[in-house]
Amino acid sequence: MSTSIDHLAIEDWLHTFPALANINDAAWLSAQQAARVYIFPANTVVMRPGTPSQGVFLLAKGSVRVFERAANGREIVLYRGQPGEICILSLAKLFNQATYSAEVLAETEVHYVNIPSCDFRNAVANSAAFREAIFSTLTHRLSDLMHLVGQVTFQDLDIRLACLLGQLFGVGTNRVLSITHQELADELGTSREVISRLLKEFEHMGCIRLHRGTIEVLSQHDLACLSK
Amino acid sequence: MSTSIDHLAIEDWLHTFPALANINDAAWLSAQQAARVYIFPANTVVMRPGTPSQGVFLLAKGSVRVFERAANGREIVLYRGQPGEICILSLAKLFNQATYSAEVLAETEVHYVNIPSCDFRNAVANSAAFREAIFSTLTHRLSDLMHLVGQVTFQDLDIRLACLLGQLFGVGTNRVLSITHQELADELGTSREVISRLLKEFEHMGCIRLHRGTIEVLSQHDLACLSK
DNA sequence: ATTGCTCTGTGACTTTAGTTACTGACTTTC
DNA sequence: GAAAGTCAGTAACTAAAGTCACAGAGCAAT
Repeated sequence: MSTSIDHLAIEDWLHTFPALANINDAAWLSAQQAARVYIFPANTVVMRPGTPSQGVFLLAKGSVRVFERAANGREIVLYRGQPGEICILSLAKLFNQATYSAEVLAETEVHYVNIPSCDFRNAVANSAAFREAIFSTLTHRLSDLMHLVGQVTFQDLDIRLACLLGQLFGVGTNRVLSITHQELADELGTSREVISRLLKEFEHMGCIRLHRGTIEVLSQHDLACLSK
Repeated sequence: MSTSIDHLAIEDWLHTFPALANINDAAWLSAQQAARVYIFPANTVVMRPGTPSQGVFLLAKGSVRVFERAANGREIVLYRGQPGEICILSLAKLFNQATYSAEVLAETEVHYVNIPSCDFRNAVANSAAFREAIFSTLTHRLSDLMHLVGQVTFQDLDIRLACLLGQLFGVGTNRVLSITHQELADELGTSREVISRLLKEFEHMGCIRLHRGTIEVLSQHDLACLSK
């Protein structure tokens, strides 16, 4: 397990968690002492069903991908964790002996702050802002997941792919997206060949142009139409 | 909307929520005054994406089915709400303006206790037990949903159906299950014909025997083998 | 330039699931 | 007991997705 631990750095991770910065009670300050920053290099497994861990993890830096993996190696992304969020899987572990089945992978270098369970409980009890933040993340994930179930069950792959491309092009306002077909497949829970086929169709329709390792939008508009 | 409101009855709904019974602060007692019990007859819609509602709903009695519905009418069950649980959709509404896409249907007559938002926040702040209960429900739903995404994406329908039957037979130790093919289809997000076909296969294999409106297990064991 | 690796393209085929279009059996209601 | 409604069975077909088995293109290192 490639988990490098940084004993010193309590550094400035508080910045990412505005809710925590304002708490002044003694318990929370001592929690800061107890907190440790764990650093994971890009592309390492942060957590998987068997991982023994205590406490709650706060994501201070980087981005993680949370996904389900099938026996045959296929994957589907459940959601992505962003800086300032708690790891809801560590919460699940804390509040019920829940055996989740997902894996967490660091997509970039990732800094996780680990708060011991008791200190976490204390913070939740004493900081309204912290509580709100936690509930907000939890409920957000919840509605996202419910929606995802609907999509996976009822929506054809071409539509789901078009939506995904729409999103990906949306964020950066880039015209060129750096991603492989395999990565798209792992996002949607299908296989590379299927994605290649669908992308080819989109290319023939004039929405995109395919290159090695990248996809170029030609008609943002046509892609959006597809998504419906 | 068939929502009958019961103004009087604060009755004994507290029984279902042990966490709440022990709170003695004034704010919570006044919340009890503010709380109202809503009664929904069996088979009525409790909540759907557009439903305007405030506060948090606690399920005191009965059982609800939460599901996604596709444009063509097909449905898939996300989870079932049981007495003693909060409605996580009302939480989602409270903590982010989240636009969930699920519907909630009363499967039996249902008693919902509505707690105004501020009183709910107060209870979460002041009762550790209540907090634990809420987090437990939330995280439980979360890991269930993650698992569901995996199942829907990667597991063939025959396996999913066998699992479902296994569960349903498991609960009551009944040898006979009272359910229609359509209901099974709505549970798994597929169509009636497909379920009929698969059940027929199971029957030929000697696992079950089919009757009108019921299914009888012949070999619990064979069914379990299928599930793997 | 040769070798090897990663990524994409594609045809052919299989499997799974969804749809259509009925039939008939069983129930409930009048 | 006739009519209407619900539930199940089933064949034939379509469509969507997954799998297999390659070929070849682009890129990087030696």
